[in-house]
Amino acid sequence: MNTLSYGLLSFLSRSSCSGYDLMLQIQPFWPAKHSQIYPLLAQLEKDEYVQYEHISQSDKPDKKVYSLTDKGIEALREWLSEPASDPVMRDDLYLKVFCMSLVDSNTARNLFINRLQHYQQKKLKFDNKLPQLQCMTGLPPDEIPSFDSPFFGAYLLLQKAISVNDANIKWCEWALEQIASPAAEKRDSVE
Amino acid sequence: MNTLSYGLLSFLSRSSCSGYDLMLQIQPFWPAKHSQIYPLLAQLEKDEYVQYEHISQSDKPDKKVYSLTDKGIEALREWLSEPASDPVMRDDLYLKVFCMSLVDSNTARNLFINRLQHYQQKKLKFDNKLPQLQCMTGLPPDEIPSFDSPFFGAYLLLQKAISVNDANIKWCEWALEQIASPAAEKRDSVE
DNA sequence: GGAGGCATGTAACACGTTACATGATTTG
DNA sequence: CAAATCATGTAACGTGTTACATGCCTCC
Repeated sequence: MNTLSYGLLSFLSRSSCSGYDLMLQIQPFWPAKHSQIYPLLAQLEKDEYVQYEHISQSDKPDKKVYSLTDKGIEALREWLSEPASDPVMRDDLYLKVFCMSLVDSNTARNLFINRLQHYQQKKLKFDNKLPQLQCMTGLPPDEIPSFDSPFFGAYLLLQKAISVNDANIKWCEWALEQIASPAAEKRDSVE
Repeated sequence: MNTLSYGLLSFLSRSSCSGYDLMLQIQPFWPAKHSQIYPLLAQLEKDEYVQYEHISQSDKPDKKVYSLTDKGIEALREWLSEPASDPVMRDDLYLKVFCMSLVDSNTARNLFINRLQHYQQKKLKFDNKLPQLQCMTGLPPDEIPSFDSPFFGAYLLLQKAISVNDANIKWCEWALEQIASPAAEKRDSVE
């Protein structure tokens, strides 16, 4: 039982769904391809953490809809009682920043301009998801779902994603201010 | 040439050092064990991106001090001209949050209490490193190193780490407010 | 008619961790 | 006297990505 296996059980605790569906849902939280997920689901089924029902579809390919067994729920409960492991972040921008002085400031600036765009695109996505989530809760706007709400977890994680992303946007903008472009320097001295 | 290989070259661009040293330095930015680093260094040396000098030591074991070749520097320059890849984050807390409703609020709170402690420990480390870095630059306090300074990159990354970590601390504290503990509820109703 | 989505699976490869192996020196 | 640090390396294993494989349906 590795972390991804628990992740799959975790999403199945919210609603039964297919391996394909799980793959799409888990992406933002624990990147994984279908080639990794399908064999794990088969193993989880063999070990009786999940069970599946074969669903015939006419318009789309048939699918296996997985759901948690009691053993699966118990496994999740035990997993939740252990503290979370330290998060792991891998970002090659960190590594590039360390040797940035090897290139001119325009090349260095481009690294931050590209990354800033990345964070801004993420911001757009989050800004769309927030009212969407609010709507699903059925609560009046600006009211926070409670611990019992099935949307509580998603709400917490969206808030985290937004605040960290905003910090990253500010960081990129600040970094770009620190790296004056040669063009800007020329402009400054002319003006 | 994978990302870790470029990472090793990147750190060598700052100063020549041993594989052991590289392992220690690269940890916070791209977690890697010595068992992964030593073979990569051997490959980089074979491909002439780096070269090494055997240094005999009396008090400690001998070591190989690696340094960049011209080919290595050129490889770094090309790598820097390409945009950074999307960062990858893996955090099992995200997955646990999705199935939190399976356990009582105290068990859920513990997840955030543990994680909060983790972020607070990181904050202490960062708060120590900042004046240390300031000192190394030789600049007056609160002055920001410029793009040309060898400490510019480290300064940028430390600022990012601090701001993201602070956002995470606030998030944990806010989440804990949202998850009222049963004990707190009892207290509230008694008072 | 081609592209993309739905849906499942396997095989080969790349990347990362744990364990095995050695051995001197320093610190508690 | 045990544990930690410095220092290097290999082997086995676990995890993650890319590519191979199939097939139907819908939208442009």
